Amino acid sequence: MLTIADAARAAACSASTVRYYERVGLLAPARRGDNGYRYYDAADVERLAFVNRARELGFSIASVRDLLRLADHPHEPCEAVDTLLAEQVRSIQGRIAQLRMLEERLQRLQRACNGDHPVNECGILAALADSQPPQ
Amino acid sequence: MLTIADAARAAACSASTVRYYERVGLLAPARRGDNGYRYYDAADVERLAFVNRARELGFSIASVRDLLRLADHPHEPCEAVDTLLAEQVRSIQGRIAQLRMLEERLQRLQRACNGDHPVNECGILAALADSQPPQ
DNA sequence: GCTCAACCCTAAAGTCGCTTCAAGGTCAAC
DNA sequence: GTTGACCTTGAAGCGACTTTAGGGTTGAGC
Repeated sequence: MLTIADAARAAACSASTVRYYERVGLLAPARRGDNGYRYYDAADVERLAFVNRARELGFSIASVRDLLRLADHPHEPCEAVDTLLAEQVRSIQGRIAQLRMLEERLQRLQRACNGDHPVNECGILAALADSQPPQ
Repeated sequence: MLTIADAARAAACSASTVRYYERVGLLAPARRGDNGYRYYDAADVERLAFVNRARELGFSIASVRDLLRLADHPHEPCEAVDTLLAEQVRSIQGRIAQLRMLEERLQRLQRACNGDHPVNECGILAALADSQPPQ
C-alpha cells in the first residue's frame, strides 16, 4: 500500500496532480484508510503512469479520458486509438509550423538591430511601432 | 475620435482585449466621453498596435510591458531590447525542440500499430501502459 | 510521553491571456 | 419610437494544474 506521494513518485508526477486527476475523473476515487489517507497499489500506479505518459505526449485531459476508455475495452477495434494519435500528431505539427514562422520573424527582427545604439534608433522597436508588416 | 471597437479593428484585435490590456496596465486608462465610453486617437491606436504585434511575436504581457517602457525612453541604449528578443528566440527554439521530440515519439507510436486489430493488441496502448521508456 | 518534521486532508484561490456572460445604458438610422 | 448595434461593469469560464491556508496524522528520536 502506497501513500499518494509514493504513487506520485512512482509515476513521476506530484501528489497534487494525482488529486487533480482524481477530481476530474481520470482516476477512480482512491481507497481510503481510517485516517482518510488515499492508498494505492501497483495497478493504480500503472493507471496513473498511463495517464502521465499520455499527458507527456501532449494529449489533453479529454483525450486521455478517451484513451483510458479504449484501453478498458480490449476487444474493440483500435481504429479510434489510431485516430486520436493521428489528430495529436497533426496538432503538434501545426504548432511546430507556427512556432517556426515565429522564430523566423523574431530572427529577422534581431537582424534589424546591430546592437549598441539608443532605443530610438533601434530597428526592433521601430518594427514593432511601425504599421508596415515585418516583411 | 474612435470608439473601442474602431480602435480594436484598427489594431486587429477585439474590444474586450483592449479593455483587458487597459486593466492589466499595458495601456493607460482611455479618455472617456460623457456617456462613459472610451475614446481613442491615432497615437492610442499605434500603442495598441505595438502591444498587439509584440503579443503576436509571442512576448508575454510582462515582456510587452518592458518593451513599452523601453520604447518610452528613446535615449537609453537598446541592449535591453536585444536581450528580451534573444530570450524570446531562445524560448521559442526550446519549445520547437520539445515539440519535435514529441512529434517523433508520437510517430514511433504510430508505427507500433499497423491498424485493424482489437485494442488489446494495439501497440499504441501497450506502449502507454508499459513501464518501458518508449526508446 | 513529547516534540518535530514530514507527511496527509480539504476547499479555495492563483496562474496566463484572454473570452464570454449577465444585466444594464447609449446611439443612430429608419 | 423602435430597432439593432454598440457601450459599460463585474464576474465567471477556459486548461491543467499549482499554491495557499488551515487543519489532522504519522513515525522517529529523546
